[in-house]
Amino acid sequence: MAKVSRTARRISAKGQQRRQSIITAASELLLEQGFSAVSHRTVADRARIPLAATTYYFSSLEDLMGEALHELARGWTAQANAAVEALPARLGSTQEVVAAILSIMVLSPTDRTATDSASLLVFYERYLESARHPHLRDAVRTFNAQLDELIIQILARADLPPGLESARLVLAVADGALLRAVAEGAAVNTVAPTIHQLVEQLQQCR
Amino acid sequence: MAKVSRTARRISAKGQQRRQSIITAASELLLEQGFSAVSHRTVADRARIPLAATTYYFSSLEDLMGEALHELARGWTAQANAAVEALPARLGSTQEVVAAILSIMVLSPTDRTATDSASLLVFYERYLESARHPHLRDAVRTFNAQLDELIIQILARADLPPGLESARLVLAVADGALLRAVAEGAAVNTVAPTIHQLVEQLQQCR
DNA sequence: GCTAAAGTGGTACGCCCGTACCAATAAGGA
DNA sequence: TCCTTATTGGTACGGGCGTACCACTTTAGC
Repeated sequence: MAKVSRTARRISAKGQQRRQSIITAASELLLEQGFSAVSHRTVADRARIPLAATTYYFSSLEDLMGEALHELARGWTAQANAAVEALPARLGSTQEVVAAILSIMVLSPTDRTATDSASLLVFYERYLESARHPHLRDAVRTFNAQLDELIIQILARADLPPGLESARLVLAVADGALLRAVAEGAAVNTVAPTIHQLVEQLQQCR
Repeated sequence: MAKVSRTARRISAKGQQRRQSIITAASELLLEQGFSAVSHRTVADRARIPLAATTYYFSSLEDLMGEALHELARGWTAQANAAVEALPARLGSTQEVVAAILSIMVLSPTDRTATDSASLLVFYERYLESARHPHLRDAVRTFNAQLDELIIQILARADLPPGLESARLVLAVADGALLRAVAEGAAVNTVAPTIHQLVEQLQQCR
């Protein structure tokens, strides 16, 4: 029965801007170094603003973290959407399908190669944080739903059995394989055989 | 080039016992509340020993954490092995196969029902910690390898395509589906349909 | 019994944390 | 203009952390 308060304070345009700069700094930190690296102080330093500003614009660190995660998810969905749109209309070979699936899971965000390991970690750290902090669940749920949609599109272009069920199966395999790879210190592309195998199963039983 | 030191101090039987009690306390804490709950002080309190004992018997918290994780993994493998041995020699229905797979992934350790949510979280937190702290990788790698073996046995009893590749595929699906479930706050048994679907695929293409 | 080593337990240091507080300043509507 | 409200930024509090330190007691081999 938490007090809703939220004093409904109007914040000026400049205030909004500062607030946004805090969110941006937090989401960058989150992407680069994970959840544990996001504190009031680290965010303030990165955003070049005094410590107190981070408590002035956000009711708590959880609040800030939630905004940062939403920001990150927004960026990811945009990139994943773009990746799917850039795909050819027909995905012929199994390799193409596997590559398409991976292209929406592991994004190389305008960066150099192989930085994706850190962001993949955050990608999955998100799940655990969401499990322990329910206020983050919306961000995870909506993002995953969008991933489902994109995989449905990929399946359609590959002439594979459509439907949400299949998409969830594909996403589960990709998640499981990628997570195991990062956990065991294996290269990201070592997951290809596993996904390849699933896709072939789906093809054979068409 | 870390100094190996390890001063090779012989520790007495009673010392070993105390050391073990620390490991036990740490692994319990780990199982119940996750990695972040394991600190020198929380372990000391749980084990009913003074703080300094935790630094006397372990060179660092990482060291202690590694031992605790190994302990936990030992318990898990024992339970998983027992679960497979308790399985019927022939797994006829798809449901049986799905249940068998889940029985080795989500263990209800002599506890009441539905406590498994917390331990499932740790189960996957392990992957991320291993990714960020390489000294934990051995524990994860060997445990996963054993899981592969057990799944191979299950596949054999179900007359499904054998081999390490298939086992890895099954494990990936189970991991991905379970992780998504805990992240989205869904009940553990909501993963059954997804695994069911994969098993059916494997059956059809036999 | 003596002595070195192992073990014990209390305490302290320095760091980082979330958050609260507060005086000073800027902005904007009356 | 004034006065309210938003914003700013410096500081402080209380607490948890890993780890070091040290005086003390126990143990085991000679």
